[in-house]
Amino acid sequence: MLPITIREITYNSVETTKTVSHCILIADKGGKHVLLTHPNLFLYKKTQSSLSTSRRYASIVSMFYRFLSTQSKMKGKELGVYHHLVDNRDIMLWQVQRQVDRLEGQSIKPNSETIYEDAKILLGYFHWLNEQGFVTNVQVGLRTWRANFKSKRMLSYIQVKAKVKIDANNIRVLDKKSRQRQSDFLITEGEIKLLLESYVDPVYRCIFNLALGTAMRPMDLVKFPFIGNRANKHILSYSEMDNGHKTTSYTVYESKGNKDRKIVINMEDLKALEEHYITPYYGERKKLYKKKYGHSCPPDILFLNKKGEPVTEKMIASRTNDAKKKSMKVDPTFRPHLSFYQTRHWWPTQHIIATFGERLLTENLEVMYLATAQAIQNQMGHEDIETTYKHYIDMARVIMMVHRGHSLDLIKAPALSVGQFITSLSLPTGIAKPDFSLQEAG
DNA sequence: CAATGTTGTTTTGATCACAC
DNA sequence: GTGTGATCAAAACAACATTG
Repeated sequence: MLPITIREITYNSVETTKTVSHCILIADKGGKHVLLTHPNLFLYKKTQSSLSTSRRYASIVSMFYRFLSTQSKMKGKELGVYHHLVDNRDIMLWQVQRQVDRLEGQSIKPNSETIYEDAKILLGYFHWLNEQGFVTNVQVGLRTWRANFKSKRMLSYIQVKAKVKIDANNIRVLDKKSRQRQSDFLITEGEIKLLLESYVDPVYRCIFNLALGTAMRPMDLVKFPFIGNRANKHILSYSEMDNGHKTTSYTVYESKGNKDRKIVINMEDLKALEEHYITPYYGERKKLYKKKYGHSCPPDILFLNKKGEPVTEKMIASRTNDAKKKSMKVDPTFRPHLSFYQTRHWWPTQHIIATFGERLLTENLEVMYLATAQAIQNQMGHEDIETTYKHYIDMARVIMMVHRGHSLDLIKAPALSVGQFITSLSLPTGIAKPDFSLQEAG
């Protein structure tokens, strides 16, 4: 198979005279590096607004080109004409091939859904080529075609193609398995405590707490400053900005989809941040940063890891994954699907509980929606929150019922920081060790 | 016309090889 | 063992379209 590498590049576009960033594909042909012209043009034109998108599209086109290179019809053909020779059938074959590979590997992924989604993106590429006047044999009008992997005929076809022995699992079963997850219910206090204990580096513990308290996404958290600028000039370390107010506002810039929004932060959460991260670690880590990068750490970077490297989204995700595995070892009831992003459900749910208390169980949905939708929308940065909102209401109701005896604690929760809130509850399951407290962080 | 589904885009998460 | 970057996968989100 033809090796293709993906590179991210940043340069000044001649067309717009602006700086653009996107991915490009480079093939390795017998030691020579060959740029894939058409895919790269596509990536330049269509994916310069977000690197994440660029990475995703690049990896799909790359996968497809690698698949093509194994097909007999492309034998001896130049890379530059691949797009010209491809037709809809090749895209179908690619989808089938991925399914075959999956069976062969006895793997649960990629599932049919992903295969289908990826094929749609690929069609987007060919659609663009057609639009630009590059000749291809792909008719995008047929873009709703989807391999019916559940039909008997298709299934037996795929099973014959997968040469390795197949056990009783057919695709239908595999598909089901991949969707098997334990309930997506809100992370419990016990799970939070255990997870926080499992992080090796305390910086992640603090980021997690801040996430619970603010519903910020990882991409926003890593940009949280030591000293803010623009609308966030007032953000300083807690002791410098302590003015008796319970909350402060913070503007999140360039969040998902390049949107800004203004959120509320509880001062107690900032206090916890100072106590558990800034005072004990920040100074020392700043020095490491300076040593490493040759210049001092700018005030808009707050979160640094043990080595003085700025924390990124990826690091948060993989550290949390490690912490989760560790937690599952300690307590087998710790649910495997929990991830850092779960913190985002915490805020709206607690907000609803705090606002309505016992009334949650009697009041009708519309009334509650009107009363809290705006606040949740602002904090979470959603345009249309209705569907999600109902989910949160349900979640809040269940929690309310489970915690009936604790309803008073819950109602006074908004006055508490996340740390105080968690420690104020007695744990239903006894998951966490009783003497653990967030005050010990570090 | 609201509920539900589709499509396109943008994000987070998992895994694995590798360095220390 | 821990941490990391590269790569692949999945989920989330938003705008729009369809259905009942």
